[in-house]
Amino acid sequence: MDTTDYRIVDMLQKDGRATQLEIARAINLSQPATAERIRKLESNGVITGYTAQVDATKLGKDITAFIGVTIEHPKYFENFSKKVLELPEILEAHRVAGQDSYLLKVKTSNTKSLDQLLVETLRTIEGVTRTHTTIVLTSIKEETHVHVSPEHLRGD
Amino acid sequence: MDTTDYRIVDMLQKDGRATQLEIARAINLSQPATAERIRKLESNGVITGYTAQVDATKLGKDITAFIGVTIEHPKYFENFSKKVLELPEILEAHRVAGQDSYLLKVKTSNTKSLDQLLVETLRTIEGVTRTHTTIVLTSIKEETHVHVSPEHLRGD
DNA sequence: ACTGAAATAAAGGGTCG
DNA sequence: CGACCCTTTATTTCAGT
Repeated sequence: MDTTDYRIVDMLQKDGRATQLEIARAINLSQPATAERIRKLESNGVITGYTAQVDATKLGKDITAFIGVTIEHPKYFENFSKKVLELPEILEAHRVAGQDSYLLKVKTSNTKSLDQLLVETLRTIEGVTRTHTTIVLTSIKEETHVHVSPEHLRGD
Repeated sequence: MDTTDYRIVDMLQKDGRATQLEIARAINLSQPATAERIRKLESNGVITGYTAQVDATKLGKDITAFIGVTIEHPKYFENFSKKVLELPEILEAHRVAGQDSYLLKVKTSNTKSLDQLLVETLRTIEGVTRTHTTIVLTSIKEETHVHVSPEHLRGD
């Protein structure tokens, strides 16, 4: 991971379909050298994949919410994780420090489907004693672009 | 937005670098017809961009945290939004219903840089009276793939 | 559906620690 | 010797008629 690698990662986060030639020109390298670096970043697990960003509301997902989940005992954690991985409406699930055991980020079609997720699914998972839901009113910013520090981009 | 469009969106979310030909074959369409549909999905704002997914820890971002921010009066909201957009460590910022005014998702290099963001930056923004930080211990799941309902994928 | 242009992948060779 | 980069070429993919 040198400066050149950081610049490639930065560019590919901004445009996941940037061509090798475009990137090559920006970093003063040949196209094959660039292709080889991208290949290594992928196999090293620095770049884990590529995805299209979509407007969730245009796909009928009008509700975004964060759900804090309290689980009464750590012995239920593993089973909870397994269940959560199977639920496509749950985009993120984090084990957190503090009062709640888990914090989930979900996108659902409407308040009804959110309610169903809460009472018919989450609350029925073994060990779950409490859920605390925070509804998103508007999103100011919602990106995944991991910031690359300026010192990593300096020089060439 | 018909079934074919939903299938294209689904595929491009799974692989943002899928070629037009790959997609065309999967949905039984010609490559030019597929290209035209993708172009429309982009111009309609259904697909808003493409991005490489990266492993944040491999870029030196070891801390993920959620920060609830309380702002004493709505008149400070606009200025707060503006400031938040300028801070690259803040990946998400949502106006939420409930006790807090905003919920932020941040990724920082370490606890020190998180502390700096909290006390030197966020707490100094006009109107901010309280921040409540939840540190992520491990992430079970962290994706952006908006789920496309099975009824939208049915048929062909 | 076909074609020219563009992008990617592959092969061969050179330089520097 | 290994890591890195270069140019050239073959194949695949894309864009426009």
